[in-house]
Amino acid sequence: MHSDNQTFIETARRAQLVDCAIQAIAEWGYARASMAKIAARAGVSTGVISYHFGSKEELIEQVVATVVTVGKEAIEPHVRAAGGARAGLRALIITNLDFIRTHPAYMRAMVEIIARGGPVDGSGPYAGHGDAAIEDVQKVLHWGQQTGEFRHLDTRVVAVALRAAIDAIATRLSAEPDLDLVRYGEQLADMFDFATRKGQ
Amino acid sequence: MHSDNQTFIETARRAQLVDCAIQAIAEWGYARASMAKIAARAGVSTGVISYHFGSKEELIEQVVATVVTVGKEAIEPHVRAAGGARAGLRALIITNLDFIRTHPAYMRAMVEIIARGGPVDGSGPYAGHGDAAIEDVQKVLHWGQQTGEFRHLDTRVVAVALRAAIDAIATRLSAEPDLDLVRYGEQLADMFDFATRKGQ
DNA sequence: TTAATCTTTGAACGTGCATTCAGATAATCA
DNA sequence: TGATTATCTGAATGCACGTTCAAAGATTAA
Repeated sequence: MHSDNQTFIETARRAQLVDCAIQAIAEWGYARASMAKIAARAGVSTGVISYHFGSKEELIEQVVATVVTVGKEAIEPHVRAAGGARAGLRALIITNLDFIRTHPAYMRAMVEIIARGGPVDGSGPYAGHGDAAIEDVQKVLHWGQQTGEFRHLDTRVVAVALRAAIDAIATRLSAEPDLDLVRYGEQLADMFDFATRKGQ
Repeated sequence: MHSDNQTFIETARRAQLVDCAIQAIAEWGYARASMAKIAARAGVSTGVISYHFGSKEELIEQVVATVVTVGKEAIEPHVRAAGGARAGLRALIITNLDFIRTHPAYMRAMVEIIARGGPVDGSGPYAGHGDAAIEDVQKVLHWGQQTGEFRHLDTRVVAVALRAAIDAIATRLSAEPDLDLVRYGEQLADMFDFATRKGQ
C-alpha cells in the first residue's frame, strides 16, 4: 500500500506543508509564520502539522533540506561543467545569483530561517549546511591552486568571504527588490576573479 | 540637579541597563535575553526597564547606538589617518577585525540584534546603520577611484561584499572562538587589495 | 520636618505561541 | 460487509514573554 514506510497521503501532505511553510515564511517572516498560519494556508487544522512532523523544528528542517537540495541541483552541474577552476568559480557565483533571482521565495525563507531559526552559532536548523556551503567554495579554490590558476591564498578566508557576499545579496534583495542580480553577479564574479587569479 | 533634562540616577541606570542588555544578548542570544533576564542581571525588577526605557525596542535601539558609536570611534580615525585609499581600505579591514577581536560581547550582541531584532528588511533597530556602514566603505572606494589607485569597479557591489565578509566573521567567531582574527584580517585585506587595485 | 517628586517593586494582565488529545471522519483491509 | 488503521479536527493546555500599575520606598526641595 505504501513504499518507504510512508503513505501516499503522508508524502503528499508533507510536501504540501513544506511548501506552505516556505511561502508563509517568505511572505510574513519567520516570527509571524506560526503553525496556525501555515496550517491555515494549507487548509488544514494545526494538529495536522504535529501529526506529520513531530514539531515545528522538524518542519523547518525539512524546509531547509528542500531548499538546499533544489539549490544544489541547480548550481553544482554548472560548476562541474566548467573547463577550469577560474571558470568554475565564475560559474559558482553566477549560478548562485541566478538561483536567488529565480527562486525569491526560497531564498527569503532561507534567510529568515538562518537569521531567526535558532541560536546564531551551531545547532539551528541550518547547522551543518552553512559549513557545507563554505566547503563547496573551498573545493573550487583548491582546484585552482592545484592547476596553478589561482594565487597563493587562504582558501578558508576567501570561501567565507564569498559565501557571505552571496548570502548578503539575498538579504539585500528583501530591502531592494529591483536589484539587477545579473549585473550584480557579473561584478561579483569579476571581483573574485581579480582577488584569486595568479599574476597580472 | 541634572543636565539635559535627565537625572543622575536616570543616566546611570540607562547606561547600566544597556550594558546588561549587551552582556545578556551576547551570552544567551537575542531570543533568550528577555526583559526579566536583563533586569535580573542588573539586580532590579522588570518594571525598571519599562520605567527608564519606554519599551524593549527602545532599549535595543540604545544598545545598537552605543555599539555603533564606540565602533566608529575605534575605526574611523585609522581610516582617515591612512596616506591613501589603498592604505585606507586596508586600515578599514584591519581595524574592523581588531574591534571585533577586542569587543567580542559587543559584536555578538550586534549580530544577534541584526539577525533577530526585527524584520529582515528595513525598520528593525539596526535600520539605517547597515546602509551607513556600507556607505562608509563606498567612500573609501570612491576615494581610490579618484586618486587612480583602484580599478574601475562597482563601488556598491564591492562595498556590500566587504561589509558582508566582515560581518560574517563576527558570526563565525561564535562558532569558532579560537579564530586567529589578526591573520584573518591580513588575508582579507590582501584579498580586497587584489580585488580593487589597478593594473598589476 | 514636611511635602513633592522620582524611583522601584513584584504581582497581575493580556497576548501569542507550539503542542496535546479525545473524539470524529476517512481510507484500507479481510 | 465489518474491522482496523490512518488521518483530521479544534478546543484546551501550559508556557514565556512584554507591559502595566497600585503601592512602597527613596530622594530632593522648601
